[in-house]
Amino acid sequence: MNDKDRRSMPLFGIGIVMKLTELTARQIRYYEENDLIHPERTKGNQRLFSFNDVDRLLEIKNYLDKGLNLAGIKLLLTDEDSNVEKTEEKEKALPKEKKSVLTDKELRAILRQEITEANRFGKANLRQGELARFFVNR
DNA sequence: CTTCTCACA
DNA sequence: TGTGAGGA
Repeated sequence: MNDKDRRSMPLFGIGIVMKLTELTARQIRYYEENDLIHPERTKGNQRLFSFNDVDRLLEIKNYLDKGLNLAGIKLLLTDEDSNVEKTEEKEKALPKEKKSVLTDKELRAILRQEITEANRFGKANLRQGELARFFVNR
């Protein structure tokens, strides 16, 4: 068994995750509803989170502090999932003319950069959902 | 006692 | 997001 398997192994209940992430059960469940995390379930329907899930929750909390809404965070976090490859393949399949100027991967990289920058000047410059809207309406 | 879903004076 | 109900 490798590290990758360990990180995705369902190990902790919501109680432990709450302490680890400093988030309320309500928030954690709400983020799951919005597909930002996908914890496994026990036979009794109890959530079981992996190290990856905890890491993601921590990232979500950071982005939230930086003024992003769930929609925006979802777009940024979509990376680590198997979506990148899909997007890149789809991008390659397109004829040059119809290719978007930037791939989703590149766009996300730019957004991260902007967020980091905005963070240096203070999140006041970043209004709620601004980045998400930019992303969606591109 | 903890977690789950659903709903909202 | 919080909170309470009602069940597991």
